[in-house]
Amino acid sequence: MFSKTCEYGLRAIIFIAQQSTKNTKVSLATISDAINSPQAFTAKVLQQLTRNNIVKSIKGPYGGFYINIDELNVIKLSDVVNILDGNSIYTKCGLGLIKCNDKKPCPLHCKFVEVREKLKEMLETTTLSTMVCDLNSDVFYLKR
Amino acid sequence: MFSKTCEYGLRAIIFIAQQSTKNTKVSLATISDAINSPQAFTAKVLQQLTRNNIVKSIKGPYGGFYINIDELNVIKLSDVVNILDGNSIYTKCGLGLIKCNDKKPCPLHCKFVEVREKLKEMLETTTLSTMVCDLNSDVFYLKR
DNA sequence: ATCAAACCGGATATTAAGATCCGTATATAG
DNA sequence: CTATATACGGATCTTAATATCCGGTTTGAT
Repeated sequence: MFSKTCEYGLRAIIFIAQQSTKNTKVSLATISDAINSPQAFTAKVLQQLTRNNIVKSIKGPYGGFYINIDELNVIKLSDVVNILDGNSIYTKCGLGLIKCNDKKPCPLHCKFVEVREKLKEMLETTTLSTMVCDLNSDVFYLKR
Repeated sequence: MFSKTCEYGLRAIIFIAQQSTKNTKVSLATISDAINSPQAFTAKVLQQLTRNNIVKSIKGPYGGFYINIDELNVIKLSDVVNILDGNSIYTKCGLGLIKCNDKKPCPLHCKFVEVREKLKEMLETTTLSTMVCDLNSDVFYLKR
């Protein structure tokens, strides 16, 4: 469904969001450990997210990644997915046709659009606040 | 969503199904032309589908691929997807966790399952007959 | 001022998906 | 019987995603 880049990105940002509610910055090492992802690769992903102002980063000792608390209920999962995987997941034809659309649909088009829309709606209505709330309940996991 | 292998496989099988309703066998060249896919690669995909008895093949001049008419409303898109992409699309965690499930869910689990299930249901309730019917209406396309 | 902890970014390596090549087997027409 | 049209299958090539490496930069503590 999502690329590895996007999976790591989502896990990372959810973890950072959670820690940010406790006013805690987290280092790359801490993140990749918490979400069980390759460190160097995760660094690349986080760089993309910082360049796009989803997360903030501070260099040097006691630095790390964080998200402004007041942005937690503004940032949606779709923002992250868009940055890391683009919008192809919402637009791509199920059968791989380049120009499949409502005017010139593939035979699967109608039904496939429903699934795409459901996915899109889910990502666009889920904010980091929601995710953090779930995570703090201790019934949810970010690794393994 | 699906691999290229699966996309080509679905397009191919829908085309073969349509032609089979006219009692026409189709050659590899005809198929890859009709669905706009790389010929050699499509051959590999079709081999997988013939080994799994989804399509029948006959070698030699006037040979080609076809599907028994009475199987058209038995074969579901999910059969093709399962053979070519496995079941990961129905089971894989949205955040890429290996052991995400109802007991140990990731924060996205509940919502993601809904999307997965919708996709699964669509594939399992769509038969080749349905696709052929659509295709013959001349409003649907299998290339570009 | 120095050192160490952290992020940054270019370069490279690895892997799997995607795609092609080519010889082989089979079957039909003439 | 021969030539041709077709599918089959092993081997190889290409490309993009995934992953790692390493030197550079920033910043805080002492």
